[in-house]
Formats: sequence, C-alpha cells, structure tokens
Amino acid sequence: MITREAPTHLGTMRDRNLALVLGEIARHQPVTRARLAELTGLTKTTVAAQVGVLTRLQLVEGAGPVREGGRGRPGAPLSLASGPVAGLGLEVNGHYLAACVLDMNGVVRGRAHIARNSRDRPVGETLDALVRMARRVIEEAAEAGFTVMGTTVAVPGVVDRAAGTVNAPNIGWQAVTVEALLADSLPPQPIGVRVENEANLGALGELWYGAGRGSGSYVYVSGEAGIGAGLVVDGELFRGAHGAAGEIGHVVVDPSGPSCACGGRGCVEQVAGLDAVLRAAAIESVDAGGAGHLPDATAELLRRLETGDALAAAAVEAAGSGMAVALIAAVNLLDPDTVVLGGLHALLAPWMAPHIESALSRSGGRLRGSVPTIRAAALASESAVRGGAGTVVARVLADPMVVS
Amino acid sequence: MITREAPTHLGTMRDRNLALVLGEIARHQPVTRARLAELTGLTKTTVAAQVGVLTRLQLVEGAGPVREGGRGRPGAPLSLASGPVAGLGLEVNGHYLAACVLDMNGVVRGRAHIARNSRDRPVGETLDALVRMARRVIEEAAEAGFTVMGTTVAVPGVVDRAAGTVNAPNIGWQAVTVEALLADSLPPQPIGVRVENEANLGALGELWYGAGRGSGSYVYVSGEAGIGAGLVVDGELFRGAHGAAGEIGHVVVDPSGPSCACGGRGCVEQVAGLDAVLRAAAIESVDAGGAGHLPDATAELLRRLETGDALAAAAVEAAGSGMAVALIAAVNLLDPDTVVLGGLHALLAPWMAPHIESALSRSGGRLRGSVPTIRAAALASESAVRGGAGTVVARVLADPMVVS
DNA sequence: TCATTAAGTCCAATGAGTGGACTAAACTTC
DNA sequence: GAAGTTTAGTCCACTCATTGGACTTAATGA
Repeated sequence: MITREAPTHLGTMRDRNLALVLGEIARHQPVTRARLAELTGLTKTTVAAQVGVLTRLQLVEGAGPVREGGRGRPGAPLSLASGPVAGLGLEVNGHYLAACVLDMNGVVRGRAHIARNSRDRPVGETLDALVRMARRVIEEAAEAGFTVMGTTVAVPGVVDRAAGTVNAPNIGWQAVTVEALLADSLPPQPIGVRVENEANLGALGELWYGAGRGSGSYVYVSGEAGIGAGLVVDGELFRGAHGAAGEIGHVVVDPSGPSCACGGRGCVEQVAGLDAVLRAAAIESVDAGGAGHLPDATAELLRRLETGDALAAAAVEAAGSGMAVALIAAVNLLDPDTVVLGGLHALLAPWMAPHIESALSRSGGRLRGSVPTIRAAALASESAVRGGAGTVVARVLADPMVVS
Repeated sequence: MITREAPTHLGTMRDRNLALVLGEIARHQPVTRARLAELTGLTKTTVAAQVGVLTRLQLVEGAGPVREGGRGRPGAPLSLASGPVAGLGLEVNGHYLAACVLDMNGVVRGRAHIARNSRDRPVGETLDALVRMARRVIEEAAEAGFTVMGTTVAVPGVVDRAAGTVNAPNIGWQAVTVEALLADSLPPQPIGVRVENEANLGALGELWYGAGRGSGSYVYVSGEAGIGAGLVVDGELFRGAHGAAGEIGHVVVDPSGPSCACGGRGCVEQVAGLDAVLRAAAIESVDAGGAGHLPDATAELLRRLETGDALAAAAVEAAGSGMAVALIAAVNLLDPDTVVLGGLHALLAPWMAPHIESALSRSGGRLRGSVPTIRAAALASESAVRGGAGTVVARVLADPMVVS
C-alpha cells in the first residue's frame, strides 16, 4: 500500500539533515549555528559539522558579525553564499527563446531573450539556436564567477518522462528527445538537463519569485495559442499520473460550443484562447512571417483595450466568462487559495480578472470558506525561465551533495 | 522552498526501514528474509533484526516451510500475522450507519449496518447511535481475538482539519467536533480516531480492496444527494489546500442550466444528482419518514431501468452526459488512469457508464494517449468503511511502532 | 576586574546498518 | 550414502552520524 522504495542508511540520514540545515539557512539567513540548532532540532555539534560541509561546498558563508545586543558571546551569522552555484532556465516558445541564470538566493545573474518564430522552423534549427543562446549565457555567467550546475528547459507541450520525449504541437514538435539532445550539446553539469512543461515551470517561477509567494497552493493559467495550467499544491508541483495534469485548455465550458481539434466541443481554448479573443475583437491574426516581441495582433488588442474599444472589451469579457467556468472546475476539484493568470492572460488581466473574480465568487461563494484571489503573473514572460532556474536551485537545496 | 521539518536521527532511520521491511512483507508474502534483503536493499543482518522486532509486535509470523524446489537451504517464509492488530472504519450517512473491522491483510473481521435516517435527527443522537454500534463491533472483534488499533469515521461533508470540525449540510451537521467526541466515547486506541470525507475514504477503499486495485491514480465519484469525488494520485489521497479538493458536485456543466444552492448555475449536482435523475424519470422522491436500506425512490428507479422504461433510460443518459462534462474537466486537470463510479452512480453504472465512456473518449481521444477506463465501485455501500479501516491498516504499515 | 551569559568546539558514548565469516539445511553427484 | 554444492540465516567486529556533556571563547554587566 504505502511504499517507500529506498532503504535508509547512515549516509541518507546525513544527507537529509544537511538539506534540513541548508533549508533553514535559506529561510532565516543570516542565522547563527545556535539558532539553527533550535530551528532544526539537531544538536549544536551536528549543526556545526553540517555547516562545515556546506561551507566547503561553497553553499554557505559567514556574513560578518551582526550585533544583536544580547548578553553572551555573539554568534557568527551564516548566509547562503552569493557564491558560484547557479541554475539555468531556458524556454522555447512560439515566438521567443529565453534564458535566465539564478544564484542560490534567486537573484538573476544573467538573462537572454531572442524574438524568434519557432512554429514554422525545423526542430533542429530551433534547438541549435537554443543551445547557442544557452552557451553564451553560461559563458557570461562564468565570467561573472557563476557556475551553472543544471539546466531546466520549458516547452509548450506535454513531457513524457518515461519515454524522454516532448510533444508540442503548437511548435510542431513530435517525440523530440530534448533532454538527450541538449545534454549532449551543453557543457557537462552535475545536475544535468531536464525538460518540463512551460505552465508547470511558470507556476513554480511565480510561486518562488513572483505573484504566488506566500500562497501554499494555487493554479497558474498560462495562455498563448493554447491554454495550459500549472498546479502547485503545498509548495509542490502536481503532475498527475502521466505528467499531463493541468491541461485546462480542453475543459468543456460550453457543451454546445464550437468543436475543437481535440475532438470535443466548447473547450476553453475555443473561447478564451488568443485566436478566439482576436476573432471576437475583429482583429486580423496576421503573423507577418517575421518575429515580433509581442506578436502584432496581441499588441493591437491591448491598444484597443486601452482606448476603450467596445468590441475588444466584449471579447475579453466573453473570454473571462469562459475562463471562469474552467476555473470553477479547477477550484472545486483542487481547492487552491490563489489563481495566477500568466502569459497572454497576464496582459489581459486588468480587463479580464474582474469578470473571472465575480463569476468565481458568485459560484463558490456560499460553499467554500474563502474564494481564491485572482492575480496577474508578476514576472511576465520570465515566469517559466525563472521557474526553470529555480528548479535547479531547489534541487541543490534539497540535496546539497549534488554540487560535487 | 522545499521543506523538511523534522530532523532524522538513528531512531528515525530504524523506523523507516522497519516500515520498508513490513511493506515488502505485505506485498510479497509469503517471503523469506533473504528475498526481503534483495527487495529492500538492506543486508540480511538488518532484515533479520527488523523481522525480530515485527514478530515481537505480532505483525509478522512464520508461515510454515513452503518448498520451492530450489537448491540450497530452504528459507523460512514470513507473512503478515492474521494476528490481533485490526482497524475500524465507521460511516455516517443520510440513510445508514455502518462499521467494518479489517485485519492487517484487509480481511473483514467484523461489520455492522444500521438503516437510519440521520438527516432529521439531532447530532448527539446520531453520534450516540454510532458509538453504540462501534462499541459493539469492537467488542465482537475482541472476542474473536482482534484488537482495534484505531478508528476512521467517514462523513458526508467537509472536514476542517485545522479546526477539528466537520460541516455536513446534508445531514444537518455544522462545526461538529466528531474526532474529539468519539475519542472520548470509545475505548482508548493507540492510533486514535480520525474523521475523513466519505468520498475520500471510498476512493481509498476501492483503491485498496475494490475496483481501483492496480490503478495508480484515479477519480472516485460518489453520488447520493450531493456528488463528491475522492482523488487518488500515485496511491495517495489528494486533499487540496484546505481538504476540500474533489468537490466535483459544483463543477459547472451547463452555464445556462438551472441555478444551484451554491450560487452558480448548471452544476453537475443539478444534472446528475439523485433528485435530478428522479425528477427527469418522473419518480416521486418520497422518503417515507422511516428508514429503508435503499431509499424507496432509488429502488423504483432501478426497477424501471431494468424493465427498459424509456423515460428512466433518458434520465440516466442525460445524467451521464452531464457527469461526462465534469469528468472531462477532472481528467484534463488531474490526469488519472481510471474513473470509479461509487454510491448511487455505482448502481446506475450499467446504464450510465457507456454514455460517459463515449463522451470521454470523444473529447480527450485525440490528445492524451489513453482514455481513462470507467468502472463501477466493487464494494457498493462498503467502500467508505473499508477505506476507513484500511487507513488504520495503512498507518500501521507506514509506522509499525505505533502498535505500542 | 570579575562574574555571568551565550556561542561554538571537543570528545567519549550510543546505536543502526554493514560485511564477512560461520553454521544450518537442503539438493546433486559420484 | 557420503562428499560436494548451494542457499538461508546468524554471529560479531566494525563504521560512522548523532548525541550530550564538558570545555573554550567572547561578549555584557556589576
């Protein structure tokens, strides 16, 4: 029934406690050994030993005596090193490539953003461009004294962990072995390369560094061409049985609505996706072949909303209502405390969020104690890369010994 | 970010490995020490020591030499003891009270079922009746040589773990401190008394002993007056941020449908709940004051379905379509591999499941690799009590030292 | 200046798991 | 049927992370 696969031995115990100490340092820095002993429940002796190891790993460093005015001998405060350990996040997307290097404190130590339409280009070319960008960023980080320990790549599709492949129909990828290809092309890293769904990483990015901080569990909705969601529960990503959880795009919001490529009718994507909104706002969805930072049509939509265009406003309201129905389902099933709108919907949030909020509170109001709050993503188009880099940081925090 | 609260010391390590060994015995019984060493990754020495402890706790016993025809010295097979350790599951419900005692092997060692309409009776009376039943069952189990180590109570409502209270509007309960009240009224038990949502326990019951065996993650839908769901992911219950996950009843399946007590419109409950189906089938929902095992109206509905009544069939088909829309949402968001229909819907499954299945495969077919299979619950009205008792068993398996 | 308080280090002790040697109990082969 | 082979289970000296108390260090307060 309940399974624990691996046996615990002395080394396991040590690693766990090491992670425990490092985690408390991260949360309470600067902090003395004595206080760490209280926080962790370990003895001073053990804490001192662990701190020794962490210092040698260059994960922790002394932070200069901070006087606290106490009586006895003052403690020696410890902090996470602003040291060499860093993580890299990458993102491939319909209209840009992006990268971001984060140190252990979550400070951005390098970034890149390349507008690029990857929808109509061969997979190989796209990956080459991604690798070139990654190499450049890694090199720049190295010059600034940062060593990238691992890389996480955000892709707009479903990751099949078992097969090691990615399917991302929106950019024409089918069974692409991203992890293997990148691992071969990038400099070797102790933590290696991992691929993850863009919405999932966006959710983590906002959780750790953006609009999701403080909320234990929430739904991050990320809309571009398709609509996906990342589900964070109790600070952990919820992936589902096959890693395909959070595919909110094909939740049915109108059984008598238009039919969808998925085979069903009235999916959210058909109602609140970019194409649907543009169509309803009567904006031509031309993507002029080349690359634009914000696709032209999206920019035009925002312009019209700002100038109070009635048709655009109605289009966004309709999308909001559709989205609300899908979110009601998500809220009832998953019981989150916050909903974060990302991607396209972060841009539309000023006009869209009120409609969603009122629909949500109307529907769930009488049953559940608290209606989840709706927020726009705080990191804009960087949510996913930050989440990706943060995943590497989190990995180090959870298992400090991976840093060689 | 990632948190581990408790420090690991030698004792923790030992307890973990103890659980590991016990778990492998449960999964592979009968099994020898040598094979256990392989399975767990521990040494023969350690396994032998752990088995010694488990034997002393009366959780494990030798099972007589089973010849395997191998070459060397034959091993001494070990099995879970059919010994004294047992768990108790209780259920309170609109129309019955139920109890079930399970030994460590999941064998039913005692049960009770009392038809009783608890909707219109004071909370205190209902709890008294529950306690009387529980006491009787515990006593009978004791006479048969079984010691109840803990109790789990299934209630048709939301459990607020923080406040220790239960809200179950369907039976008129509001902020009832069930755990505290029962713990005071029942004989002391090492594992104590726990309350849990009925759908959640039903999900676990089916997972461990019924239709869910073998599937790692699934959605258990339990419908009576309201409709709730229990979500099992990777063999674990998914509770959500406030323990209110799986409230599928108020997922919107028809934005233009009838308005619901929750404040929204077109909730599944309005379309696929008992009342809706009876209304559509033109059956009077009289509940003749007294108590009936199957409420009269439900029995009548089944009779008509069996005789091929067209109106009843249409009613169930409509309910199935509504349910399908809600399940599409659940499947897309949670990515389960199986859907189990419980409660009322287990009875209706023969007529309802085909409609749900076809709608599900139509909708998700082209996107996700596999469409989840639909099954009817195998334990009928016992799902929840078995899950409740199983929770106690699982607790012992996960932490054998709780058995004093 | 001396007592007090608290931080950090040192060190012998504890105890769970390890690994190799040993014994036990079967089967195979001559 | 006796000797050799194979596998199961036990014994025992050893390792090593954590512990708890004694000790050292460094500040404050009288």
